[in-house]
Amino acid sequence: MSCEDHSIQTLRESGHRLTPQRVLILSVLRRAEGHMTASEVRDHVKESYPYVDASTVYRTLGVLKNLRLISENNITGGESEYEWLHQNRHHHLICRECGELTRLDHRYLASLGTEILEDYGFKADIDHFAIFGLCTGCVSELAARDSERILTG
Amino acid sequence: MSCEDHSIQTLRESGHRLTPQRVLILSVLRRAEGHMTASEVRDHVKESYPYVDASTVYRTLGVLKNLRLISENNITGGESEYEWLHQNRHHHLICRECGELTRLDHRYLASLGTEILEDYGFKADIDHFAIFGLCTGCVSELAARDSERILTG
DNA sequence: CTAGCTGCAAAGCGTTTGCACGATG
DNA sequence: CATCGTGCAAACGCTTTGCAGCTAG
Repeated sequence: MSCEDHSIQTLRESGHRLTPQRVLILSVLRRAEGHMTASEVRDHVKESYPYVDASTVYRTLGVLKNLRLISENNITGGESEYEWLHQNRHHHLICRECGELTRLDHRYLASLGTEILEDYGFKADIDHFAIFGLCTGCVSELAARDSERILTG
Repeated sequence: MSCEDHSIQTLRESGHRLTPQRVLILSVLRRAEGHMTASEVRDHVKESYPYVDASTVYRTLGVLKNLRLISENNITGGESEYEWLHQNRHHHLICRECGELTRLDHRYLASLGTEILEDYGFKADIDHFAIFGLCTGCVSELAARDSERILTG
């Protein structure tokens, strides 16, 4: 059974109907590597199905999110980003200075979920974390800028 | 030196001016336990300073965030939430079913930051994580609902 | 003094909602 | 054929921006 079949089955079993729009949105997200915003999803779907409405995209993304077939995260405060939940989960390190995005293997967070479950009985969704910070380049750049400021100021 | 003094000093040193609005917004966030939305901040500030504008609040929150005196997170996709960055850091477990909020001690994530720094040279901001999932109550409730569905359906 | 900050008002933008039509199972 | 999903359009709500006047340093 392919991943796509799995999603379709999940959709069906949960009592949702299978519409062309939903299938397309599913496959767009599946083929995508990494995140997509709602409008990006919409643009891709439009290529093969020109009359999809933004509201349909949002409604579908909501359904898929509730079924935990995709993840949503809103890191910028602007557009939310959606991503297919793969088998080989991973997370992201995002540099808040230059925006560089580094993939972080799931093993860094694997134990966290079980610890929290044991101690709090809380079943954490460790599907896709976005961890902010400073990348190597920006750390040294900022350090250089600071020492310059002290010398000249 | 009190925490408040520290913030004011940081503000000054970074070349920002000290206006009554900024001082008030700072102290509101400092006294608050936990998160506040921008409009909540505004309401509190208005009590002692009735003519603050929302735009001023947003601009100030932006400044404080850049100086890393407060954290911003947008978990709902709706209003962003802002929080004073304490010394004793902590994180939150948020139930995606009932919204229950549990405080998670920083030690669960303390090692993560150093691991990432060692392996990637990435200086992660492990200031305030929001971890979603299901609380104990909702886990069992959902399990009950599922078995019912299988029996009746 | 003068760069930076504020209030005001209006626009911006992602997202949601009401409704009638259409499609799915 | 009953229900659920869709497109359309309009509304919504948080946030941002342009601008003229004010103020901290």
